[in-house]
Order: sequence, then structure tokens, then C-alpha cells
Amino acid sequence: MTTPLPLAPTPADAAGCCSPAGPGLDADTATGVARTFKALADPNRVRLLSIVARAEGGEACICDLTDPVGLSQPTVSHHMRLLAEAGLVTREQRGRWAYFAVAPQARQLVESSVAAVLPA
Amino acid sequence: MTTPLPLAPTPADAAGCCSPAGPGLDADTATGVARTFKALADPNRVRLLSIVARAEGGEACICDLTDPVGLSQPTVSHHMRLLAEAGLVTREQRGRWAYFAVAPQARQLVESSVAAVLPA
DNA sequence: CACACGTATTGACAGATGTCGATATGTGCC
DNA sequence: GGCACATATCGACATCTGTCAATACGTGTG
Repeated sequence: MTTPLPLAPTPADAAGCCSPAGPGLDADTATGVARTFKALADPNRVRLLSIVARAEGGEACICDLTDPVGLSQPTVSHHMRLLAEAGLVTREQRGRWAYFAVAPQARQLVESSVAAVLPA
Repeated sequence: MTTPLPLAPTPADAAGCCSPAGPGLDADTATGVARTFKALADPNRVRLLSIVARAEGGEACICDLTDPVGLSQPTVSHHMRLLAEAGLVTREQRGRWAYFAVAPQARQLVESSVAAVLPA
């Protein structure tokens, strides 16, 4: 519970084991960071995102994504939804097709998540 | 199934939808990348890693980790095992205690995973 | 307007994952 | 050797996750 650690900074505690170890990230921040990484924690989502990132014009629609990953259309739709909810891709309905592109803040989102866990 | 239309194979296909979209990352690479992110896809693991990263001396033992995250000792041990298997932390048995530290290649591991998905 | 087509949603299911209590393993101390 | 302690493993359980077939929803086209 965030233990404001008014405890004695000194003594034998550290001697018995190791140092008291600061609180690290708070639960909320950690949840947010984990949410971003969770979106990238599936091989097929990684592939899908990489395809979109490399796509000509920077965007791709579902119909172009199913074949490369070898998944059913609903499954690909599901994965893209997760990527979109994580803020990693954007979805734009244009005519009959839904075009996905890497979100502008995607890179920064991931980088800041990394920085939160592993500060320089 | 790419709809075996006997129609003209060449032209309207690309015109109808978007570009064919390159293959993106291969399955093996994507699996590796996802493995790294999967280790970071749990809030408690994120917290644990951040605690170790910020720990005095750069290392912490299980006994110092259970309290901050509020999990049982077996659960913390389990999470640290996963982080270690992912190559993000190292484990060193010293006396009765097991000291965990951020692995030297941890940052590079994560960074290269990011770069694999989202090339600059 | 009806139809074809691209995409999203639903329902169902197997497998993975996070968690704990109980217990085993290993290590230093008396 | 025996005991106390720190950590790891095991067994069990609830929940989450990835997947597909079936189906619903929009949208342009005839």
C-alpha cells in the first residue's frame, strides 16, 4: 500500500537480507505499461502490426492481413481490435474496407513503457 | 481462400482493395519478439522488474519483493522465474538468498524487439 | 431495392496464465 | 546432526486468451 517508508533507513534489516528495495512502479502505472506490452505479447499480433508498419502507404485492410498470418477473418479482426484498443494502430473505415495504420503515438507509447520499467 | 474467381487475375485486385502488403515478420521472429513482450505483459511482473531495476546495488531478493507487490512468496518466485527465462533478469544464489538483477542485455533485448516490430 | 462483399460480433471451446496453500529443496547456524 | 529460514516446486483452481464457424452489420453496385 505505497508504504511511505518512514522506517529507519539504517539498520540490521539490510544486513539480514538485501536492501529494503524501493516501491517501484505503482499498481496503476504498472497496469498501463502491462496493457501496452500485452498487446504485443502474441506472435500473430506482432506479425500483423509489422505488416501494417511495412505496408505500402502505411496502411492495410483486413483482407490483406488474413493470408500472411494464415488466420480466419474474425480472428484477424479480433487481433486488430486489440491493437487498436491498445492505441498501437488506428482504424479508418473507407468505403467497404477498414484501413489500419500504425498510430502516430505508437512508437512513443511503447518507448515510454519501456522507459517506465527500465529507466536509463 | 482468395476467392478463386476466374476473372482477370491482374488488375482489379489491387485496385479493389489496398496494396498486397508484404509478409512482415516471419513466424519464428514474431514468436521470439512476442516472448519478450509476454514477460512484460503482467502488471505484477512489470512492478517486480521495476523494483529490481531501482533497487540499491541493482539487485533484490524474493523476500524484498513479496511485500511491495502484495503477492505470496510462491507467486513472486514464479514471476521471477518467467522474467529470468525471458532473459530480462539474472538469478544468483548467494547464501540462503537468491539475488535477482536486471540482465545486462535486458534493455537491448527489449529495444531490438521494439525495432523488429516498428522499424524506424 | 436487392444483392454481393468486406468487416464486426457472437457463441463455443481448448489451452494458457495467475494465484494460492502445501510441501519439497537447499543453505547456514547451533 | 538438527533446526530455522529463504526459495522453489507441486497441485488445484478460476480466469483470461486465441481460435474458429456461424451470423449479423454496413456499404457500394447492379
